[in-house]
Amino acid sequence: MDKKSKSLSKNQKIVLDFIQKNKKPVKAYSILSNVQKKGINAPPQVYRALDKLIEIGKIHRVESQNSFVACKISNCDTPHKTVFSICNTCEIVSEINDPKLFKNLKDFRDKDGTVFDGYNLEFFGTCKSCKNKQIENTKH
Amino acid sequence: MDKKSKSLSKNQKIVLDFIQKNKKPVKAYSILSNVQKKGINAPPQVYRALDKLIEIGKIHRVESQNSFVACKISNCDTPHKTVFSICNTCEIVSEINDPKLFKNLKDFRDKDGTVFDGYNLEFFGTCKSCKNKQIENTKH
DNA sequence: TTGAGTAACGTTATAATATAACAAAAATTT
DNA sequence: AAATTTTTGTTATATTATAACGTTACTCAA
Repeated sequence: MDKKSKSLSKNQKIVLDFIQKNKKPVKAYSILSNVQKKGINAPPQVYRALDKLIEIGKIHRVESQNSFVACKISNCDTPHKTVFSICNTCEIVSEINDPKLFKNLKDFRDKDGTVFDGYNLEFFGTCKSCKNKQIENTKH
Repeated sequence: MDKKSKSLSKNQKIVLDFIQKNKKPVKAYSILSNVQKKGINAPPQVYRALDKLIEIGKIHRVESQNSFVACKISNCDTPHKTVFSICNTCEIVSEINDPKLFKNLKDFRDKDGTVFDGYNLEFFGTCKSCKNKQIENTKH
């Protein structure tokens, strides 16, 4: 039985469930305040669950936001290999699933020939929806 | 006169100088305690200088470490377009300067065709030196 | 099926990272 | 030299994350 199919613990389920319900990434203390009614009382309980969920690839950490988002790539068994696009305006985060880019990243070697176990790539820009709003505003 | 050639303020110089002296990335509060003798007393003074130095591309933020490192790429005028390799063992960070990879990242469009202003890419692995030490240890 | 080992839990306290808000001084622009 | 912008200094506080401890629950091999 591998890590993926091992069932989650109570707190892990509660935390994952809350993260999956949200379209946007959520912050640790926002998770905490939203799951207190389920019996999670203190930060370490949240952070432990987050660590585990990251380890097994169910969620990812958005480094530039200190936030956490559910993995959108089905059958994700590759934690620590993540690509996101992040809107500078609304802060919405999308997980990018681009085989060509993945290949480039997987095959990358540094000058020493070092092979890397993982990577995190975050693209920053303005999402389509925010760009359209900006254009609306210039009209008036 | 563009941003780059504009001269730095007193606190900005002090902070940049300290960061440049260090091979490894440094943390904000480590900067603070090391520059207190130069008259910088409180966190906001450090964080303001950091913000400015990042804005003009003199330093970069290593997101996964909450740390700051001097830009190693000469004539860097592209803040927010960064690629690092990070050793999981010794935490040393190297800025990667790989034209082919830069081109891939610069040319990347998402499904919407959105163009990105910037990116941050962090590769994780074991650096040559740490790998050698591990091999040493297996021998005994 | 039991007991040794591991993983998860709950709790308190505290560490580490970062910003808000305000007034004053310095530099820059017009 | 007045107006504007940038930088400074300061206090307080917000936000993010972990240490440390004892307890409970699960797992799996003897």
